[in-house]
Amino acid sequence: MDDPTLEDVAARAGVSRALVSLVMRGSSKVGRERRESVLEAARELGYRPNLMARGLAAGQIGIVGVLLADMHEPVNAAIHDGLAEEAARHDVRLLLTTGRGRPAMERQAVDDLLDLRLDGAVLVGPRMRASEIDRVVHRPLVVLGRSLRSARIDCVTGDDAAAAARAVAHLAALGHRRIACLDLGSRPSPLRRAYEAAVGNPVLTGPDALWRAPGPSTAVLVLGDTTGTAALTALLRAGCDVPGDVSLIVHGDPPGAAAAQVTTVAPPPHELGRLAMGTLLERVRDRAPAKPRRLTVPPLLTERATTGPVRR
Amino acid sequence: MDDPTLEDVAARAGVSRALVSLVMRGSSKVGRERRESVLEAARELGYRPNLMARGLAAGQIGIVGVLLADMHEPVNAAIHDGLAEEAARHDVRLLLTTGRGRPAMERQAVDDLLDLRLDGAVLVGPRMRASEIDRVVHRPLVVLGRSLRSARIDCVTGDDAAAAARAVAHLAALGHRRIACLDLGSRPSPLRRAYEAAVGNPVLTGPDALWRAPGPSTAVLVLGDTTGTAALTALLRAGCDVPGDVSLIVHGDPPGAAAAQVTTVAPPPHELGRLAMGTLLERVRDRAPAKPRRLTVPPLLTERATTGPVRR
DNA sequence: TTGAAAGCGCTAACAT
DNA sequence: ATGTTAGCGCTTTCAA
Repeated sequence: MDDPTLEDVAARAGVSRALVSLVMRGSSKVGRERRESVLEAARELGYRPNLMARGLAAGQIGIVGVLLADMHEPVNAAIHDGLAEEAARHDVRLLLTTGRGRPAMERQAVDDLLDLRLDGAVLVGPRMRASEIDRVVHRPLVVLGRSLRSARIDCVTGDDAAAAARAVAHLAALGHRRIACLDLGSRPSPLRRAYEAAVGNPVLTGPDALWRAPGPSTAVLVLGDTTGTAALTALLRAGCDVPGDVSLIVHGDPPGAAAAQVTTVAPPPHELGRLAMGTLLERVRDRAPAKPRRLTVPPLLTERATTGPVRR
Repeated sequence: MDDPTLEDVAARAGVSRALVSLVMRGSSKVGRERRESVLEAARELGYRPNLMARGLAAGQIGIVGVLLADMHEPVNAAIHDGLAEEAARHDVRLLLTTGRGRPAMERQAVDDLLDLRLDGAVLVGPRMRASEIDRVVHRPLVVLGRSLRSARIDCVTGDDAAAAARAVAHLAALGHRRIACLDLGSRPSPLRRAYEAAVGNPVLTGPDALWRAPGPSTAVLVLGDTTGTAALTALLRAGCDVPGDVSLIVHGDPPGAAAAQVTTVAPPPHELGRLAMGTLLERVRDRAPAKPRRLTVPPLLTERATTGPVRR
């Protein structure tokens, strides 16, 4: 409310406001002695610069926004780590909003980021309509986890086809020929189509998909972070020996997967984040409106305890 | 960069800046006709209000900050839902930062929130030193998930003792007398102490704690969201019948728990969030510096498929 | 090196 | 009901 201002600091240190401004931003053209006394005064008053005022005056604020479409998706935490790490390397701060899984709120959240006039934004897994994303013209924007055909927005995604191929190849190398693929998610997705193509037969869906797998299957591929490891629990409960009777690979890499020793395949989320933020910050610095990039990150297969050779 | 400003809209609509300002904030004292033409002009130009400028001029911005100590903690997503829901009811927006589990980054993140001069902030599970939190004087602040002895900061927490008692009572009612309690987390915590008191013997810790449980135990209590359901997997793998041989209750309620049908006990995170945001917004509105509140939310036991009567 | 002055885009009395 | 006038706290020329 009545926080001390630059002017208060200037008064206390007996200098002009401009000088204090220079000191606060670490300028090198201020005498050592004066600098000390300004910093001293600032500390005594508990002064903290007002970022709204600074941003308004300077036109840049050193903060980029991140929209997380859904915080419940565990992979987003790992993606955020990548984003944050790269941002920190460039001394840029992050501010997040979320769409809570609903396109309407998401739109709202993106508007907030834009209205704040942050330096740019990364949209992580946006579900809103492509045309609404494209409407953002004035600020640098990168979309992560979804491939947009846009004239000016960069996209960073995992490589679904490569992931599916990698998983199938891994199982094939272990001797598996009959592979069932399950999607516990609700709607068709590019990912589902990629797996469908790699496996060669239709993906099974719905809550009981696990039990509808054709009898002779010796391996199961499950799509979907959140419920992926639950498939292991279900198999074990049913008395299956994993990987003796059946091998299991989950697409996606939830935190629980490591603890439960589930073999997974997924784009490394940390890398996705770093790449997206790197791209964004490049755009923020040299604001040349180069042609949009479509970057792709190769999948990573983490072999743990749910895959093994097919039983003869 | 060169987004249209209030002035551009005013020029295009042929009115004064003040009138446009009124219209943008939905004032009722503008003629129907003029309002229409202003909105029309704004739409044509793609005008969006600059929140920095608005906040600077108005002294309030309609946004509160949320610090999430660690986004990887799945419960935080649920807490955030509660926060967001209550904020939406009051037409207030949320902006998040995270500490990524490190006190130093956390401190930084809180400073960012403060420097932005948001209307207030909720700290979710902060790990930073109490004295550093207490240093925040000028803005309304609520701490969630940690109990602070502060002269002016509100705290909202779950009731650890009640949760432990509830879990033990539930098992006792099923006939369990020998109950082992495991904490897969690294450090002692108030929660661990609460369970220790309720169970009556020391909590077992470390990665292999599960196998060090005294032989005659018929029930296991596991503390810790992330690894809680992994305990079920481990038991099943070892050939245990759950709940036939041993019953399991996890403290905390990760997303996977429902899918894996694990019985859990925990403070309802959604409620924690709603309560914290409600308290904060009260402080923001009537800025009377009332004495700090210490609010507590009772635990919720969700009975699923891992608890059953003791085998005779 | 330091200071004075003019904004940044908006709100909030105040006048009309 | 509508326009005028000061700021909000800071950065940034431009002089000194």
